[in-house]
Amino acid sequence: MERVNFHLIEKKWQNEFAKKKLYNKKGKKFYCLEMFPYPSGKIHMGHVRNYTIGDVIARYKFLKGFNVLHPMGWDAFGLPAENASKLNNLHPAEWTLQNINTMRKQLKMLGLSIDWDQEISTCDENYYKHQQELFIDFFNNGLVSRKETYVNWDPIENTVLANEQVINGRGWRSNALVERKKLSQWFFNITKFADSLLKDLTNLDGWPEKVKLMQKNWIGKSFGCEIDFKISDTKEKIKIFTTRPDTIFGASFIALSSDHPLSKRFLNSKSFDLFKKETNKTGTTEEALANAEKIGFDTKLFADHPFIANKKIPIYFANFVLMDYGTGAIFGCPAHDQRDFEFAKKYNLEIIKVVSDGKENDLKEAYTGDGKIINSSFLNGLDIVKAKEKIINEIENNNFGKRETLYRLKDWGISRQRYWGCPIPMIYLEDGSVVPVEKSELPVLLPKNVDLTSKGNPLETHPNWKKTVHKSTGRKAIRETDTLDTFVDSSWYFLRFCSPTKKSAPFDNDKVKYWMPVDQYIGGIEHAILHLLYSRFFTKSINTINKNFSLSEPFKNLFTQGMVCHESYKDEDGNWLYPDQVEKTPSGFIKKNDKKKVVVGPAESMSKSKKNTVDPELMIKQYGADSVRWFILSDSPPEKDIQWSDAGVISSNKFLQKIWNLKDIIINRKEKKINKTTEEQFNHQINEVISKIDKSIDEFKFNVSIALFYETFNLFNKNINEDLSNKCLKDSITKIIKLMIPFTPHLAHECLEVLKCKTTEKWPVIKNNLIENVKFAIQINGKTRDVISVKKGITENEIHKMVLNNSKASKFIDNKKIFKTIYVKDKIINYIIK
RNA sequence: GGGCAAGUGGCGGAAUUGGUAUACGCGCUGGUCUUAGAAACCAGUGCCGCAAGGCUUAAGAGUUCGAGUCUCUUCUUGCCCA
Repeated sequence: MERVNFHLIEKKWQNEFAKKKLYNKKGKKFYCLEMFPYPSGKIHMGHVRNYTIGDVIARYKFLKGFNVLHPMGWDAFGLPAENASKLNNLHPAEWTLQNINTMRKQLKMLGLSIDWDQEISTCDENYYKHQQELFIDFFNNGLVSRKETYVNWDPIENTVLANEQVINGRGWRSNALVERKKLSQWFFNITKFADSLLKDLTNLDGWPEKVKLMQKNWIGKSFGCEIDFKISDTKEKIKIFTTRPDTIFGASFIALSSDHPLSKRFLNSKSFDLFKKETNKTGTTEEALANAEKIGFDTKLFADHPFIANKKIPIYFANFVLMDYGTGAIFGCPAHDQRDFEFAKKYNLEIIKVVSDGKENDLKEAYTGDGKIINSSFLNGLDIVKAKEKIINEIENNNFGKRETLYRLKDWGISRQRYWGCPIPMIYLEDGSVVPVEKSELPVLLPKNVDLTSKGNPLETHPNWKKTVHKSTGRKAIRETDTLDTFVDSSWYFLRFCSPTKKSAPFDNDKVKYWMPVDQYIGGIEHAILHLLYSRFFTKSINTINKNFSLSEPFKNLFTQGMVCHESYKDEDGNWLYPDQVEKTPSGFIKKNDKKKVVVGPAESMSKSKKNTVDPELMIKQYGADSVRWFILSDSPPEKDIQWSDAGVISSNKFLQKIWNLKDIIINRKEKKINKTTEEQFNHQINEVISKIDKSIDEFKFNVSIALFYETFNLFNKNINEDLSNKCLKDSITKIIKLMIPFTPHLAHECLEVLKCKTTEKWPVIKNNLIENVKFAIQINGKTRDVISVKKGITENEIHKMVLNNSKASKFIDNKKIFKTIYVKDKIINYIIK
């Protein structure tokens, strides 16, 4: 048998793929998009999985007659380029470009059906120019604001850190103690869309429930009300927010954020200063607040309870209240909130039960469950929902406060003190006003000569970049030196792909109208919240400011694939080892070079730090791209994690070789005399398997599709020496190999060429009305006793005769009485006997 | 602590959505070929049993003619939020 030269045919067909695109001018449009990669250096197995899944869908839809857009680009701005630049003395632009070139070459090696003419890169000025334009449009439409907020400040790096860059209170790189610092930052007003971002989730039928739920929780809509508490013996009021106004009769203290305006009164207090410093050490995540020891500062002030005459409750500052949630003030009801409970215990405050937990004894922890309201005057006896309604009405009638909806979602901070990002197109005039750069001046280009070795923001420290003039007035101005969060870059790239070379605007309205929304978006679950939420926000924002744009959601269908995992290996000294440094022996794993024992860890997501990675390019060189694609699709359902295994790729490679051989066996087969029934039966089986494969691709069950290909191969093997015509076998194998195009495009096209197939751009026709035999189960008392093959549509009577005459099941019936018969057409008959 | 998934052979996993449990692959065992190995091919492979047959989808209960699938309880694992 001739061995297939994978590399030869892959090269040959990749040249063809570059010429032929997936456009069917007459077909319905289908926009297939995978999340574009960050050009980190080389592709990894996660990319291979992501882009192979996308390629199967794109090719499948094309073969089914759709007009398919399948583009690729680069999420090319970001911090790693700056870090690499410091290490290698290579400009971020150059480093990025090199990586893009490497990764493009590697992606092409996979035989993806990408239209490379549509390629974009976010660090390209032709891309970020339009992003600056969008920013200015957003600014002019009130979607951008500038606010002072607390940020994680790294005093050594002189920069702001994202929450995930703070590890145990220290900077991830400098290891410096991170400080909370108030900075003026740019924000996208995503909270303006909080309600529509939440509401429209219900229309996203093509999204996984899991992702929708995560977004829903992230937006975190909650109902409640604001209540004014009068500071005793003054006319001042403290506005608090609560989601549990029903527990107001259990209020035993007021807690304020240390940033609350009332704190101004304590500016000269040393003890308050100490308290505030201590508070700043507590993180700002909800988790940190819940777990931190509750500390307070007693103001010695009291507030009047709005519903209990003469009741005065103490006012504290507390470390678990944040200024940027609600009003920065709460009332504490220790009996029914765990944080309040801990606080009350510590400072000996009253704990008044106002929701009955059905028990008499004192609370050991806060009771947050359901129950009837008690100890609450006119609310007594109501359940929580009714009590809320009643108390809010009462509060509004008395002008103590008002009904309020609150979101957990905060505005999106987009300022980064970084070089390698899109410059924010704003300038500061000498009179203190802040205005956008005029559109005719765009793009605001990043300077090429930049010193990345010094501390702080390179654009800030650049000798002259920030000095500019306001075009229309000629006044001196200073540029904004912050750049945009890279999540901005990826929030509209799917629109740019519709018209990637458009010069005059971010996108062509007509092209967007045609291609959008993305019909199938594919990517990792790690982007379930931020990237997808930001992209939805951009779409909604553009929708409100562009009259020619009418789209409320960008991604019609979303698929989130699982991770690629591998065992990890350590030598006896605890050093991580790459998989190719170890070998398997009957007695366990050993190190290749010194034969020493290796400790094997569980299969985990591939990561450079654990060295449990496998290089896709190496695998492609060793086994061919088709084998790698085949394996990564075969072993697990795409939405679940997959464990990479060398044995798996090897066996994929062997199977593809067998398909190659089978085609030759059929071509060279000596003609046999034909048995019509055998041939008909074979045709039915092939037709059935085609229909099953088609269905499994449609349902994203590629591992099932591949199992069906194996089954089909076994079917051919069994029938090759039967009385079938060569034409029948050849037609059948041609159909099956056509079905393989989405999975193994190189091999499939090569085989089809040898088979002289002229319709390689058409999916085989599935005949659904062929008469088929079905396997029919015969049960006695619910237990399957026999399975017989019968014609589809057989009647109960016919079955009954067959059972009594010649089925293995008949002896179980014997001469016992049949009480009842359950008959399900084409499936089962169940005899109930005694 | 709350929410959502999930638990099927030695392993990855199928199961037309309540109707043949263990498809398909890996691994393993035996055989053919080969000087030997590799490759290839053939046969076998959930458990007990010589067989007839019985048992089996984390554990237990329930609904049903019939449960991997539905309901409840318990246990375990994963993810998200805290």
